Amino acid sequence: MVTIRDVARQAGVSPSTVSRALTVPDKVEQGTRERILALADQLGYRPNRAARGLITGRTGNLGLLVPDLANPFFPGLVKGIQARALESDYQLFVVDTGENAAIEPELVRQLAKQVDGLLLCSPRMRPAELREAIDLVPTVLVNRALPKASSVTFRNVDGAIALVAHLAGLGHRSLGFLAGPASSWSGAQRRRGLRAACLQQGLELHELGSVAPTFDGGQSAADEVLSAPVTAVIAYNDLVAIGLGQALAERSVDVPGRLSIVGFDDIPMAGMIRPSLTTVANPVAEAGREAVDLLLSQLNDPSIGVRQVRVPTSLQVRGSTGPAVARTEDGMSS
Amino acid sequence: MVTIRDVARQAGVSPSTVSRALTVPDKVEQGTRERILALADQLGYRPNRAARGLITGRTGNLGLLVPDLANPFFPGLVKGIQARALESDYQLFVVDTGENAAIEPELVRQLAKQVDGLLLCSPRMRPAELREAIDLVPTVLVNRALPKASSVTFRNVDGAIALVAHLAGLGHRSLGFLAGPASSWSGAQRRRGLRAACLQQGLELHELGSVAPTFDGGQSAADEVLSAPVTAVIAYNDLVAIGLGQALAERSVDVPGRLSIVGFDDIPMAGMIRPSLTTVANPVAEAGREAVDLLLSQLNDPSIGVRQVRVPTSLQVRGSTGPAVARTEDGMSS
DNA sequence: ATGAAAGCGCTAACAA
DNA sequence: TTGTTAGCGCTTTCAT
Repeated sequence: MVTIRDVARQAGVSPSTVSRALTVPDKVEQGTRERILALADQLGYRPNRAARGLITGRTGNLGLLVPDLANPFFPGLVKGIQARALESDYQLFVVDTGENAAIEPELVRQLAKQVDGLLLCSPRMRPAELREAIDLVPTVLVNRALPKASSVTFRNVDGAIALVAHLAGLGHRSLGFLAGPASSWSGAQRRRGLRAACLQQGLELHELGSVAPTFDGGQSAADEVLSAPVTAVIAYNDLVAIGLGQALAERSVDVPGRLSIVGFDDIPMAGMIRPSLTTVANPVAEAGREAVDLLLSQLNDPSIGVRQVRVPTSLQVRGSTGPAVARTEDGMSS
Repeated sequence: MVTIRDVARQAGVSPSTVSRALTVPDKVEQGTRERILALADQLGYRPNRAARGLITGRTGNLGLLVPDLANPFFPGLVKGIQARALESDYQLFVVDTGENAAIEPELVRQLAKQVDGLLLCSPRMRPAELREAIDLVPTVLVNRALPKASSVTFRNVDGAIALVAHLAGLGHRSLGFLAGPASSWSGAQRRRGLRAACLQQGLELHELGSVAPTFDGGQSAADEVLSAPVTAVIAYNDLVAIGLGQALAERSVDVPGRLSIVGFDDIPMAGMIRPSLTTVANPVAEAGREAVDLLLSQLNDPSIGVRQVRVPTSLQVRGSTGPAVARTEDGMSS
């Protein structure tokens, strides 16, 4: 292992000068600096970040907590975060909590010591716990908000409104909301939006579920959905929507003829299946980058304070044969 | 921040004793030890791993390189790895290379300094580069093998053989292999297995592609596949298979009537679509755990040496209406 | 069984 | 502009 002293000796300068050449180049004479840098490169010198961190108090690491990487909603988010972090020369600790809210606080505590900042994606823990976590280390919440905490969230309410407007336009008068986990913050947001929109547009909204936010969760709701007096179902997310669609197909229920299904998230699979799924698209990669930017700017200038970024969503209308297709009086189809 | 000195002072002992109580408990008198441990816990003391690493030379971190988290093959693998790493009190740096083979060596070099060991999942870099990477830091390859390097791989050849046997049993006589990227190690393995099996069973094998290992890649191959004299196509992986199936459906091609499609990997989506996909299942989570175990055992006992673990695959036959269904003379269906 | 002292690799005062 | 010194938090000889 080549240390700063090796470089210093060979360059005929003191370790401090090497250190300066690397971290504050302007404080070193050009000639010296160039010599040092060239030598460091040639020797394959890499600063020991742990040692550096010991004295600067900065680790150069960020932590990322995510409920479930196998949930297609998250990889895009993680990729955005990861890419931006790397650009800024931060390494990323990733922890998959396995949707286990109970262990989140402990995992945060473990991570906190080794990172400069934390990104909590869709954390499931309770507000009080979340607050504690945030006080431990600079944190940005993603897909969840909390008073006086920095966050990047999606405009779920707007998305819900757009969805209802779309369904209303297709002639639907009675909608179902197939809810996900009660602890889901975004789920609550979506419900709020749906309620408001239905009220305003004079539509009925029936609450169904709740189910697990998975394909299986959606499948398991088939009977409940079928027995509800609705012509369209808004699922908690795309995975649930797809699971439900699948279960209905197995029962030979005509989708969207008898029942329309729409979702949230616009996971890649939504465009791969047939019929493809109308859904509210969350720009996850963008949100991820945004979150890192926010976190880093807070690290560089702690006086910035709390900031809550809300990323716009967009309605993704798919497939003229897709689930969201018309059930108007005259049988027209979008 | 509470340090080891704080604990020591309050416990009325020296920092060394606290250190010992934490790392080599047997070397501290029981009473003292219990007092120290209780106090440390009460004060919320957490050892600074960077400081510890500075002297022990161990960071307590592992690094994980993965080509693309959005590829459904990988999340399961990462989850398995992550879970096992955490169990053993290792934190995990995750780097998504974005399928960019060119940057892999540099990313490895960056990671190498900060980890005790590295897990390279499906690395795309060339063997020579891979060799260099391995010499930098203890490494376990996953889904790729290299002479004299530890690895955990899937029995792709066996999988390919099982697939061919299955298709032959359904009456197929001429198969197509829709190849993925030429740089893919597992792709080469699969091709090898297919060739051998077809030769042995007296089937024709037509090589098609290659295409990107994605849904789009599969879609783009529709015309080429249709013009080939085959009744079944074995896709590079499930994503390609699904993309192809989708494109054929849009052309109103009867799948599996006119053409059967099968894949590799058994990604979750394979069981979610209709018709569902017959495929070779790779137990990714298990492989991930296996890889971590292997890496850690090598870290703990460097004399162990290279070990190449080969995880068995299993044929996942799906859906009597699925792609892999019979094209026998009498029209029977499995 | 415990403490004192040294030092891991690095940076940040302080001198020069 | 550069070198010297001290010390980040921890572990590990070496004494006791």
